[in-house]
Amino acid sequence: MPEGPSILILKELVQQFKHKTVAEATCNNKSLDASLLVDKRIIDFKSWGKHFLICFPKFTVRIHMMMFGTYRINTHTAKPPRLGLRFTDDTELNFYACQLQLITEPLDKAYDWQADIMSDHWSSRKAIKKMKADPDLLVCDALMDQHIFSGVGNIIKNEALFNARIHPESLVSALPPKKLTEMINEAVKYSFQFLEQKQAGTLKKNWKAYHKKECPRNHVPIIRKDTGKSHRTSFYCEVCQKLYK
DNA sequence: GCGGTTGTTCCCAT
DNA sequence: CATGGGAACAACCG
Repeated sequence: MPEGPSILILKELVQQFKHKTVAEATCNNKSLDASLLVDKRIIDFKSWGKHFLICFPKFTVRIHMMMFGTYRINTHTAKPPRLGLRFTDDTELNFYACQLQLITEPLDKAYDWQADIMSDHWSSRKAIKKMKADPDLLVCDALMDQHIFSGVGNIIKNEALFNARIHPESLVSALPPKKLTEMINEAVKYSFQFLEQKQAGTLKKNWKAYHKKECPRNHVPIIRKDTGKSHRTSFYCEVCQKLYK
């Protein structure tokens, strides 16, 4: 479910609930007092990377799908939802296996919109500045850092590095400036391709490195390795992805 | 039944 | 105190 593009799809699908008033709200754990939402009107839906935001006049509900989060629109599953919303016109919106958080401060204070890779406010310059602050930073960790590349997940990381021909264990500080820019551009580009391919139902079939057996460029085996401080699996080609160190 | 996973946070040992 | 490992959580697939 997660990674930024999937959250944009969710945002699109729930537009029908914008401006609707919550008639009934339930939460199946203690993370949120659902009664706060009753009789409140949804004024907007926003997102920041993997965060999905339901905006009410005086507060925002943050939903993070983590690995396994799901949702149902105008239907529900047998299990009670983590967050269930029923509206005054009897439509419903349900979220499962997600993390909830109430945000009461202004959103502009809570979020750096320039860090959201799929936002109109995305700033490559700022990302470069953040990365250069750590001389030991590996590219695989940089791309997974939500403060730098909010919305990038393990799929986008691996596909972007493959497309940019950069080995995941390369040092950010060892990349020539042009190469660093290329990496960022590939991450942005693939994020939007991810969105289109997911909507078309062709996401998996277009993967070039992620969970692949061999490199589509030269047919040597794709390496699968636990990489970086983030210890997330990288899939890469040792032959065509250069190690900068 | 088990292992793996599009993610993150927290606890504890070092 | 910074770092890192492991656990915890959660759901589905093969």
